[in-house]
Amino acid sequence: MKNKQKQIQLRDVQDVIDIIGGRWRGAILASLCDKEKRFNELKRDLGSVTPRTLTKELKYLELNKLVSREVDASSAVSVVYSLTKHGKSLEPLIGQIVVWGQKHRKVVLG
Amino acid sequence: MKNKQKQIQLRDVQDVIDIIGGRWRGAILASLCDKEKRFNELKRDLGSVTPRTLTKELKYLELNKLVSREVDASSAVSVVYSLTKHGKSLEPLIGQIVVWGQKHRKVVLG
DNA sequence: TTTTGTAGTATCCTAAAAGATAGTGGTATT
DNA sequence: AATACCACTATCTTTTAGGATACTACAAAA
Repeated sequence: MKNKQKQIQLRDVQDVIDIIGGRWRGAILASLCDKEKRFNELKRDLGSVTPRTLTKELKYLELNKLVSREVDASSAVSVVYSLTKHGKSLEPLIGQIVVWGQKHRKVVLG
Repeated sequence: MKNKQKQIQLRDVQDVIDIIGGRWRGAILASLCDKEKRFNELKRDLGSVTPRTLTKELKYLELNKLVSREVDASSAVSVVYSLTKHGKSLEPLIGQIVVWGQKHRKVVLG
């Protein structure tokens, strides 16, 4: 049965990469590791992301319970995004990604 | 300067996800963590990948020095793919991805 | 009261990723 | 000699991600 076990692991890898993969999701999560942020704050952090994409990605991450969206009704139109407990469980993984990335630079295609 | 440091980290995350991201690259690397494999062996491992895609992804990983391709000229048309030293440095990261993936299942969209 | 900021939507469009399918040139098997 | 396996390549098509741009509704600041 250890061959079956391997198949399961491959699916795990694919699933996780589905979640944190894509142009922005990893960076969004990494940015929120730092602290909770508001929509435009994230937007500035990420640099070139469009609002359309950011909205979409945040919704995806919300759906996957990695990010929570809270409206602060008290004082203004203010929305705060933060990592859920589930999202925070990704922190060490993202930390390791950063460490690896700092050691091994990407090769760009000619 | 710690804000600049944050930007760099975000770029690292994006770069690493570029490398291991995509539908197949993570799984290919995970499969090769196990042991070196041949083309069709990988193909069977990954299940539904097409040869066109597998070829492309392997070439990308080769270009990034994560995977090496060796032709065994001695006995037959036999090609062996394996992790380079650089590729092996990803093993702990992939291991952590597997662990996280086994704990936290992906939510699929309706 | 005009301007600025916040938190998005809506529409359109393009480029890249990847599936489907067929074919190729060699080797090994029976 | 025929069949099957290996390691691909070629072509076509679909799907998806994500950029560009413009717009909205609301609130606070100047």
